[in-house]
Amino acid sequence: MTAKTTVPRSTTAQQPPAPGKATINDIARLAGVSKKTVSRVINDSPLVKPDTRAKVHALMREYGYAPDPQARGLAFRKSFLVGLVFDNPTAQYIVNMQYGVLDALRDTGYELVVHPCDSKREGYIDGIRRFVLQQKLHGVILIPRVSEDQALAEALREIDCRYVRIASVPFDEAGRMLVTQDRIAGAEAADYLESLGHRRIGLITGPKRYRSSIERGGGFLDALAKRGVQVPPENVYEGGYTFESGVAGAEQLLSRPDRPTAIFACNDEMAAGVYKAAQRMGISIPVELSVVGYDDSPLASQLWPAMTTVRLPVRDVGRQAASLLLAQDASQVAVMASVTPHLVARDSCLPPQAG
Amino acid sequence: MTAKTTVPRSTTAQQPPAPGKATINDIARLAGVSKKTVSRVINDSPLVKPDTRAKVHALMREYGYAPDPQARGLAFRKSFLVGLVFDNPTAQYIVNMQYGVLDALRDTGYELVVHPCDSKREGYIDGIRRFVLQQKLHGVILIPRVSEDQALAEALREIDCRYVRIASVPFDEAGRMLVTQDRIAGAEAADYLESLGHRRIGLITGPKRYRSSIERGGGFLDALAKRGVQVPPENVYEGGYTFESGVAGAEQLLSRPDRPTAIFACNDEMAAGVYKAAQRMGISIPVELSVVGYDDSPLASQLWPAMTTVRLPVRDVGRQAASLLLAQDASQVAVMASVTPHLVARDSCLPPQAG
DNA sequence: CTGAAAGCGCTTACAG
DNA sequence: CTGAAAGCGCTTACAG
Repeated sequence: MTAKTTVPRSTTAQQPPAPGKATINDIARLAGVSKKTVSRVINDSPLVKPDTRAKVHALMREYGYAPDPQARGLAFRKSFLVGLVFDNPTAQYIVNMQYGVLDALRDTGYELVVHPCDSKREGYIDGIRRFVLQQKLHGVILIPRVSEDQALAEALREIDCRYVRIASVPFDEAGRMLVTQDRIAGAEAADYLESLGHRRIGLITGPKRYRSSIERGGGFLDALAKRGVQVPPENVYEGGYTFESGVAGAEQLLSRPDRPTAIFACNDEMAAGVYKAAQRMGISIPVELSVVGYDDSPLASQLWPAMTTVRLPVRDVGRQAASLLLAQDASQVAVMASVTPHLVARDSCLPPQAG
Repeated sequence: MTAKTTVPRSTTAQQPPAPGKATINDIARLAGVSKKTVSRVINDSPLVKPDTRAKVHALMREYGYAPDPQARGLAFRKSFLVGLVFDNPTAQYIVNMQYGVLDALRDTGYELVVHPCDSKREGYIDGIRRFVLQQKLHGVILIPRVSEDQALAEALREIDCRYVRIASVPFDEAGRMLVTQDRIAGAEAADYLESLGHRRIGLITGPKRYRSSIERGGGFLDALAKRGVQVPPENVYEGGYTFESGVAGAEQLLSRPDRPTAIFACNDEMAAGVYKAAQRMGISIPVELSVVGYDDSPLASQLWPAMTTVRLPVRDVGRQAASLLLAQDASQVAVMASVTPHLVARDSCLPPQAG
């Protein structure tokens, strides 16, 4: 028996809704229209008289009303969640991608759900399918390497799930693809080293099963060939995109009598391995050896000398991918979206020493 | 007029539900029980006869039924989403944390929604409040530095939002806190360097507004003092947790005539800066200078020589934080959960040179 | 341009 | 231990 007055749960004398707690019914009642009309305003239907729309909008703002995504989702039979599916890229890549996607999702009512997976595991596609189906995802964004898996894309199409694939080759139709021009970037690295005067050049690629590796390395070799520089097979080492494989590759390339005066590693981790091997062998970077990496990871600028590398604006990529995904209902995209990475010249390259 | 037969939408002759498309009604009908009973099975109510439960479970498995989180959420007035709120830690930290949280969420029906924010921006708490309220989040996990903000925690309590704070000091009650013992780890670094024989020791801290910085640096200095080693103020440099501030700090510490024989930097980025400064100044690590970092970032093992650093098992932390969050309804946690980081000795420390 | 009815797939509150 | 009714906050399908 306290003095506290309790408000009856269901009263017909309508109270103003608590801030952030208003429902479509509150707004409808306050506006003197049906909830269907409010629904029309929410969904930007043209079938609303401007006056009515304005009044409803004002009320929505006043009460801080935002439609409940769960209720909306239930009625729409889809959620307002976008999934980010990735296998195992670098932390920096994942995080930048997330920031970019969130940039595009901000104030759209969509949220980002993260879903790492292991594409080497049997049945990983089933896991993704369950995730999509159960959460009734609006769509998913696929990052390399899962983006390169045609079976996964097919499975998603089968269950009618929107998706955008980020990959270095147009594996899919426009509107569902965001191409990163790794081949062009590889060529840029080649042009840079050749124009510095390097002729004996080494290449440390990633694993062949990564399309990015093929594009980066292939673009590099092709561009060199175009400039008349041949890279003999013994100057090409297939690494595993890991630091250790970079060390191993560099040790092999640099222990040959006619050792290269420049090395292009297809990611920064391996390039860092080149640094380590060079230091161990007493080979000075950049005087005796030029090094170019790929990714512009934080590492690149924190090594000494700061590393020349290739930068993909990952956050932009994420932003564009999310925009593509949200636009899929509205428009039939005709042109293939693409982003080209560029060389960031720092201190790890110099013309080769005379002699 | 094609030959294609269309199935009437609402037929009374019930069809078996498509895989992954069954609803509670399908399961109820097939089991010959009410949907309320199926609901009880879903929610592990004890008020179900074992036989009934078994039959329902069998059917759920057979049809790959999983309750719709949106419908459940709408009825429960809360979603099955957990938010991860962070300001600006390193990419590796964020990603490991996400992996850990997802480990704990796997097969629970909960999903992870990421929410970066800028704690320096006016009204950032409002943004988080809106996020929580609109998505009706099950709860949020707060990472340093947002986890250190009492106003944010208060705002969350006000709107009745579950949360777990990860921080280096018990800012909150048990069950809502996961303490990382940065102070103890700082002491471990001190003990290690002192036991190697170092007496002139430098310290590069993070910004004072980070509690982690205070704990790491404070723990380090206290432990040294306990062993009789005083660190004069001119051997302490306040950095900004950035590479550049590490370079600047090391340049200052190392240009003094009685320069330190060892430096502890409160994160790896700054420690990498120490490497760079040392190389520039021609001071050899570890022979002339020992370096200890903090974080065990990928960088640490990819520098040369490989860096001795302090490792917090971030993935475990994420896992534990998520478990705490999910357990908040069930149990009143009595003991404060905590995790202690440990020193990872590599190649960047040696006893000081004679003389 | 607007609205009343039914429904999305679950749960709560109540009754038995 | 089980179920029929009403409701969560939205939308679709239909009618006007």
